[in-house]
Amino acid sequence: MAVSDDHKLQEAIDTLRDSGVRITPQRHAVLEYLLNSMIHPTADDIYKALEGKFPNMSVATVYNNLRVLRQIGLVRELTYGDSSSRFDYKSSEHYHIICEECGKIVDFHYPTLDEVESLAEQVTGFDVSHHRMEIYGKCDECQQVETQKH
Amino acid sequence: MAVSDDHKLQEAIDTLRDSGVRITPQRHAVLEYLLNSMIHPTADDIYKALEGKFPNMSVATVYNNLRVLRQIGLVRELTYGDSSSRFDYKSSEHYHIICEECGKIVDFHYPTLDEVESLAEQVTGFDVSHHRMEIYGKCDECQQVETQKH
DNA sequence: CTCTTATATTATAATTCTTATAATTAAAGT
DNA sequence: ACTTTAATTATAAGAATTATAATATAAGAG
Repeated sequence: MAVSDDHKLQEAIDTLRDSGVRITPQRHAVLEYLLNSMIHPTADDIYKALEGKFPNMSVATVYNNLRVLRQIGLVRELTYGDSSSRFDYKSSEHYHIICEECGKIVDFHYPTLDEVESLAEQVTGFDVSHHRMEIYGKCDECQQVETQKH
Repeated sequence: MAVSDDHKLQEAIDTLRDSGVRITPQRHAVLEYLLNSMIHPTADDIYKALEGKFPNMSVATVYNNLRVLRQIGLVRELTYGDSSSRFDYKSSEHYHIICEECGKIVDFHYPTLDEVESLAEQVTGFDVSHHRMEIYGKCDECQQVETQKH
């Protein structure tokens, strides 16, 4: 693990401790996995990835911990129509672009759309907390596969 | 029903017919309900709303029809973490702002974020098809309830 | 270091949303 | 009115997530 990642993990653990949340080995592992994961895993992904290390861990534990991490603000939950939610460590603000063919999720850095939020506040009278935006399309690989077929 | 809504319904039915989709009473009712609904209903909302008119209708019929309407492009599916999907008749392009307290969804008109899409294409190499954006916050009513408590 | 207590985990069952299956019914063109 | 093909119904199955109750354990107090 890179030093910076190690530092991020320590930072996250401090955040947990400050919130009065206990640092259990399972919770630590879920957090660490999310931090190092580039694939925006589902709860089941995490469960499967950790079952070697924690053979007796329950799926409920994964869900419980993801809920705690989300409530603390360390983790973001991404939901889609068909399948299960995906979870994303909130390292820095970014948006996602998602391949409709293979489901791959790629980070896409773009300035935060603050203007949309403030306009929405004015027009609707809501007290805005945040927004989500996702872009959908076909990734490079899937485009090439498509081309080869013809 | 307003004349314009009636016209929209006729237009939608024509679209169905052109796609070779049969106009059954149940399908007609689901479509009409969505067109007149301002609440972005769930499949179950629609099922409950129509069970007076169609006592023998199956939930599967609602889901089947929603899928068909979505595939044709008449209806948009909105998914969230916890609960069930919501469905929205695609009358005109708009975004949604969602109350995190009571779940209310309000339409929010804003110019389409084409720029984000084209930049995403350049940066990621994706062939972009569309995007979604939602704004979250607390609606006016829920803010007032909050104020009264203190 | 040990004790205590509240919290977390486990195993399991229950729930909820959605889809699959097979038999029956009905839309729409001929 | 007939025929064909798609839609509906009733039911069951499936998958994702949450609830429950018993057990285990993190972390602070003494």
